[in-house]
Amino acid sequence: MNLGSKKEAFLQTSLQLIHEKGFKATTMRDIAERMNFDVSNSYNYIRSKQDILELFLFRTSEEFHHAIDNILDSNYASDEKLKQVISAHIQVAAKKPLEVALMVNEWRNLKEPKYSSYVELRVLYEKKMAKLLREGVKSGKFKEMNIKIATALILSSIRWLYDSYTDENSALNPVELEREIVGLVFNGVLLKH
Amino acid sequence: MNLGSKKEAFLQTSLQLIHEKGFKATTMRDIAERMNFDVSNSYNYIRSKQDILELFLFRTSEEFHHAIDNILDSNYASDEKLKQVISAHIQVAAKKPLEVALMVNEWRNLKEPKYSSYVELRVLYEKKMAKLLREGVKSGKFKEMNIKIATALILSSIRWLYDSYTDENSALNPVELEREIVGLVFNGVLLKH
DNA sequence: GTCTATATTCAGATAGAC
DNA sequence: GTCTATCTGAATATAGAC
Repeated sequence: MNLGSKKEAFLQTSLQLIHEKGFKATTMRDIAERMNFDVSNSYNYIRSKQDILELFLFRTSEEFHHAIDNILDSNYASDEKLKQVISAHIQVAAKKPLEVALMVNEWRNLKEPKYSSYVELRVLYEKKMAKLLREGVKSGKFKEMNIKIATALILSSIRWLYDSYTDENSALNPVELEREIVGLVFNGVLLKH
Repeated sequence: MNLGSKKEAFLQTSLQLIHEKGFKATTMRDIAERMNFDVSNSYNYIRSKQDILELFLFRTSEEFHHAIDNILDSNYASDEKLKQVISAHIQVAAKKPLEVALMVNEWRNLKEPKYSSYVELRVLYEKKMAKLLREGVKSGKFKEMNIKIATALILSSIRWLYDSYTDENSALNPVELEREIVGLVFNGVLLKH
């Protein structure tokens, strides 16, 4: 067993505990206890509790940005791009539900200056989504709408997705999930006659 | 000045501070400082820090339940009912943005047994929304859809609304907000040809 | 209702031996 | 890399005088 894998185990244990109890409520002692060693050992792997939060948050944010950047750069039409973004969210949420939960629930616990740079990343992501929607309206794929409201609504619509994958028992089928969400975002709930 | 109004001032100050810093990060000293008195005085108005959270959370939850109950009991068609629920959310968010923000961001900080009873209220609210949607599908107003997914998506869609009213400068017009959100939830983003 | 003082508990983090 | 011991600071809450 090398140092890297034990560090990884420490981080995963931290992530799991933070998900269960919340970042502030999770103590270094809690994590150490679940690792079966003393608190002081935790500092072999990290310099501070904040490190844990920063590591996962920025790493996972990068993943989302990478995905949306590739989609925006593609030659797909806007409706297909939006579908791809939704699909990417489902994939990340399915693969890394705890990391995504952390992004939704704990980013406010970052301290300056990391807090500000993380907020910038969030704002930037919103701008990328807004750009996608604006292009879709311009190209006639999407209807005229208030872009600010639509952006907030759509991002909010897909933000809860991790929830389905943190409980083992309630995991929704990713294929059905994508079909249903795309159906609702694209066409809404009304039955067309 | 009677005791009631000072208590109310204390609670409002608490609410504002909790919104700014988060519940866990807000100390009794922070609140007292903003009230211009010593920490110990805070306990003239509440028995514990938890009291503050419980008070606002259950009071505001009750407000949402009251609204949706009246709507479900009405004789409107399902699509009109959904519109009314969205409208109610916008109204509460506009009137009590800090309380709604608390509901979204801080309910996990409740302690047992209040935590469990609050979770029950949340689950119950989801069930009421699911019922509304199921009725709409049955009556032919809404299309066939996975009710679980649609419920989560719609509730998530309207959960961010407080955000527009906590910043003074970015407040969206409630009428436009309602029209846009109903438009998106009912018909989606696609332009119909 | 306000203060000073304090009890109590707990958390993050470090020092230094093995 | 693990432990024991400890520092340091901070937070909730209470006691008791004015």
